[in-house]
Amino acid sequence: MVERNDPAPDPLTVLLKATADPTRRAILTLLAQEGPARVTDIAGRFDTSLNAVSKHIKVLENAGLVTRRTDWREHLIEVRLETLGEIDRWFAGLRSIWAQRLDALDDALALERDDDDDHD
Amino acid sequence: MVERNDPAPDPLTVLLKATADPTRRAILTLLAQEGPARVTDIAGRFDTSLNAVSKHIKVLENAGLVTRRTDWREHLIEVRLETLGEIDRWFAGLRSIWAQRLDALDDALALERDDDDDHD
DNA sequence: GTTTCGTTCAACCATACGGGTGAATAACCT
DNA sequence: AGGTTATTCACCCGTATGGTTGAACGAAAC
Repeated sequence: MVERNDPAPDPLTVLLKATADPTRRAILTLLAQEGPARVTDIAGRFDTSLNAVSKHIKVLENAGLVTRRTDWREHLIEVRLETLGEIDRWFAGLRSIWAQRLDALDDALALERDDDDDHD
Repeated sequence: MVERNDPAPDPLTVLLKATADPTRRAILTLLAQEGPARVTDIAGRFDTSLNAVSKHIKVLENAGLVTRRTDWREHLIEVRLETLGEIDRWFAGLRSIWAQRLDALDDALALERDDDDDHD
């Protein structure tokens, strides 16, 4: 009874995991530099097998970082950098939470200082 | 000939892998919200074991996302959001590469148009 | 001096991941 | 028809990862 029905990894995790691999990042860079390319052409630029690259591209596709335009057997892979915005947004949220806390701390300190000034 | 002498994982990969786990992101959020905390306190907020949280924190520490101030047995863990800037910078680089390519494309098209105008 | 506390270390387990090889698919080109 | 081309699919393999439990450490408190 394994009961692990977790086929719902949040998109942010999928995205970050996709970018966490050096080869995949290199693929993204290549696509950004040279525009849409076929799977085989991409694979030709790396020392890994075509098969491995195909799998990497599927991961990137699943994360929304690339799209595929299939002109029959030629699959044109295109980068979609907008997707990275999701990560940016998470960072921004985290930083805002952090800033809020610091502001609250500042307020608390200011209040203490006022108190001090008051009855000193 | 696997030639695996040294993993030498680049810092960006370490960083992205560290943020790619939901529990670790939750830990970062918690620290941003409530400030530095002890390992045990952090673990108390999750349904995983203290041990697992300890390991997560080590991963975050190794990535430079948190620092540890050990006051003997109490390890105060503090978030360091500046480290995320490294990821931001990689994104920016990628986007700039992308933009450059589009500019080059634009130029090429403009040149073609000029050519057309010229000898028409 | 024994207990308590906060944390890590050491095994161990199951699953995920990255990579490799070989077969399958499906249209185009002789 | 037979071969080439572009890509995925189906396995197999080694290692990494996240989790668990239990022991160890070392000072502080009793």
